[in-house]
Amino acid sequence: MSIENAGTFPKIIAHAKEYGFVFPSSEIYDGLAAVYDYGQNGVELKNNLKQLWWKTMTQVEENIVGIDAAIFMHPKTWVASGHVANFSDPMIDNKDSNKRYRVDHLIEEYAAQLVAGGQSDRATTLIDQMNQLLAAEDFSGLRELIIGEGIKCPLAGTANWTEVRQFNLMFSTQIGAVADDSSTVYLRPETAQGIFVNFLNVQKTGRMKVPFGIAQIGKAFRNEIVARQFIFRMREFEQMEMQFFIRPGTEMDWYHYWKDKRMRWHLALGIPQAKLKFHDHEKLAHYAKAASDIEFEFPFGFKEIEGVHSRSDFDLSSHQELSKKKLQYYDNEVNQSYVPYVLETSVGADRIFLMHLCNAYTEDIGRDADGNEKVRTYLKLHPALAPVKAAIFPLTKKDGLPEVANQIYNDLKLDFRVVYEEKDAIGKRYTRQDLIGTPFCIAVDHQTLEDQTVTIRYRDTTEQKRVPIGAIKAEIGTAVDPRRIFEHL
RNA sequence: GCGGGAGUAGCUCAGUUGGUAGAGCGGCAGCCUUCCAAGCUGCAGGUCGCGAGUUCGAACCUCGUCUCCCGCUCCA
Repeated sequence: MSIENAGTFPKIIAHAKEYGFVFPSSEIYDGLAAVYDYGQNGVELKNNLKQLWWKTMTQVEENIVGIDAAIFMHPKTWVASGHVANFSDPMIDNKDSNKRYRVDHLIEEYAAQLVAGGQSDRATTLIDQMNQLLAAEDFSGLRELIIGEGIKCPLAGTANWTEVRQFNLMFSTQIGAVADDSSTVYLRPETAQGIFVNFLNVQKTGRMKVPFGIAQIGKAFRNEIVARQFIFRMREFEQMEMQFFIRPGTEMDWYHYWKDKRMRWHLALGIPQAKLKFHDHEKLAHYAKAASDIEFEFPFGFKEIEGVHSRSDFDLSSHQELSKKKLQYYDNEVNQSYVPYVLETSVGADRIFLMHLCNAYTEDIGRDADGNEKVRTYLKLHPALAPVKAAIFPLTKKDGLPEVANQIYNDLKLDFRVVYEEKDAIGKRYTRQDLIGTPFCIAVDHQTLEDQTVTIRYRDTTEQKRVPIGAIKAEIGTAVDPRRIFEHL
């Protein structure tokens, strides 16, 4: 019997820290809000996820290559991407309800009410005025507009508003040590732009033919007003993005193709179908023509782990316009030059890390010899993702068992990440491995000395099987082989 | 950012009307040689989140502050 409810999440967070997966950043100084460090086991799990994604994209897919762009980019990048205009939202607070609103959302909602009340003309005028003021960054004008229209807080029912304030979601810093001479640069709020600005470099030097993709794994930074839910929303996070460049007109085919393919990837890594779903966007971002999120059922609800977006030629055209560099592709098949359309898959490395941690965390209720209730906690991670693939134990520290176990360990460690342990009773050692998700435990006992066999104990069932020493490598190798995942894509 | 809750050993917690900190588990070392955290011995580990104030004396009272959790809010 398994325990599953919303109360699991605090346990998972505690487990993540207790067993070396995720620590609060700079904890000895009381931590830094919404920033976390990966520990000795967490980094292995995360690296396994990243390597599997990288191989899937750049090795299994024949027409996708990778890059690794810098975090700093030319400031004009963020003008072209739309982040300068769209990533800093004017906000206003109601002093009675203490609720904060995005100014544009507040006014748009009011305009919708006007339309519903038959005052469409007035609504249109209002939206026009708002857009002019937003474009001019006239914050006091926006406040006057809200007050002049008599827009009230839906909650408090009053118009007791604060000043309009700007919240910039991009982190900025200075390049150049001399203050007067320095220029402001941003820490990238998404990795995608590093791919777009390198589109021509990769296409020409790689002799890439449309359709082709560029993949990248890297850190991105967003100064979220509220960052919460453990590592689900962090200010510094890691994205795994692939931008697929395609001929205009083929975007819906590729949209469905990649939606399906990315969903299969998560399923192949052991996430149950019932815990995954698509959420198709109705309200689209400024760059998108069609967008869908893949959502996972976290203990706190279904939340986005990956986005599949049809971005049209928004990004390349925008960079082409601002940079005055022709970002086009000559397509021999149709004898014409065009700005390729883009189909994006963007997955949060930290989010799928958390997804696998949540999905793997299991508490089985059993009974001990005296009939008392006993809970066995373990992480049922996919073997390819587990931080440690196998643990090798001599049953006891005597009779030459450690020597044999060490030989096995020293041989296996050249192929897999394995650990050796001889301290404590073997049951305790099994449990320690269960808690970090090690799929196999190899026990060397007295029979090993006689017939060169060991027992393999399986994490999920705790069952044991006796196999020859020579068969261990194949057993582990098969379980962790990425081929078993790639076959399902 | 607002409201609520919580911070004492690695973890879970106790700590009396204020009198300068304890337990269990875990860890480490050893004994035992045992197949699922439960035997025995010993050891290490805490300026009680942080900073002020009151007091002869603060884990405890007052104020401030930081962090985490939950609910709102926010999330191109």
